[in-house]
Amino acid sequence: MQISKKCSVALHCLVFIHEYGAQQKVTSELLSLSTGCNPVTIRGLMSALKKAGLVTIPFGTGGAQLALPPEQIDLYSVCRAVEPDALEKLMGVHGSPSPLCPVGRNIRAVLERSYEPLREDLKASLKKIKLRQIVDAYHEAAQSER
Amino acid sequence: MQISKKCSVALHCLVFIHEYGAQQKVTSELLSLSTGCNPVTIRGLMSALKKAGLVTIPFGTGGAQLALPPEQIDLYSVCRAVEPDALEKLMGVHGSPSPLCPVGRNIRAVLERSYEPLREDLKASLKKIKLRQIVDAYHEAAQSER
DNA sequence: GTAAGCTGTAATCTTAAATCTTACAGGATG
DNA sequence: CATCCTGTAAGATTTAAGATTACAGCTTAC
Repeated sequence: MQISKKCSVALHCLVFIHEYGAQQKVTSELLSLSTGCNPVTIRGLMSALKKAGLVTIPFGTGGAQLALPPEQIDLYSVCRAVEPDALEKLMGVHGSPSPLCPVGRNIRAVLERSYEPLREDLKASLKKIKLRQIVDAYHEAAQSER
Repeated sequence: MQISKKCSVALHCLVFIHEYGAQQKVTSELLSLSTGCNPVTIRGLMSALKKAGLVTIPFGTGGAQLALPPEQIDLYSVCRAVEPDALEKLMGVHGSPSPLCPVGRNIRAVLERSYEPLREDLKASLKKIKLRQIVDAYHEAAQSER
């Protein structure tokens, strides 16, 4: 379980782009060096963010930019972009309960229904957190580094 | 990503115990048949629930019972019992960002801090859901089965 | 008092999921 | 037209989760 590291890597990339996108061409190669992930993995993530309208990436020439100001990018958009079914998979349900048992026959539907509020609440929590806050927290951390 | 299936299997067991615990001796063997999981896996889960004070299991003789009424058992207790660090792992952070990059050096701490509200919110959501509701939902589902 | 039926737990094997790697087609730029 | 990108697919690799096997310890029934 876990909303995978993809989301964290994507945020890393977005912060990086916010910080350096104006000064230099941010390529998948560069992001791979900063994140420690494979360039192909990065390209996959960035491609997803592009499709979701969060970044712009000129095809052919490269160099990613934020498509929206950081106060308009929230964690929910990022998660959904890079991992569309993260919320659905939040609480896993075991796959092979016995159809011979009354509990086994019904447990899946019962649990799915019971978990629904969790998904809704988490979705709301994710929407509340903006890239702005993360960038600000980064500035603070980078500041106190000296 | 994902709060694992353990939690779902544990809930399955708790519902089963609630329904049948009074009538028959609920053993790991029986629960394994209903859930489709291995008896050893079940014993591990039940042992964790026992340590958390959610069920009682006479050692030697067997036969699990709920230690609390279903309105006093919430999802948070169950999750924490069977998977103590589920909340910590909710949002994974990538492990090897470059220490040579300012973003890479700070991203871990920044993200951990930014994710904190998510964990708190989810914890609150989990606490709101009681075994009572799940048992009720089960009764409803089992009813309409006929 | 001993045989049968449980639990608790460790060690190993298996299986499934995530990630990396390699490879290549296609657009843009100088 | 050579170079530097992105976008994807296919296969290999790594890692985490579960299953399996095995066995010691407690309890009750006979």
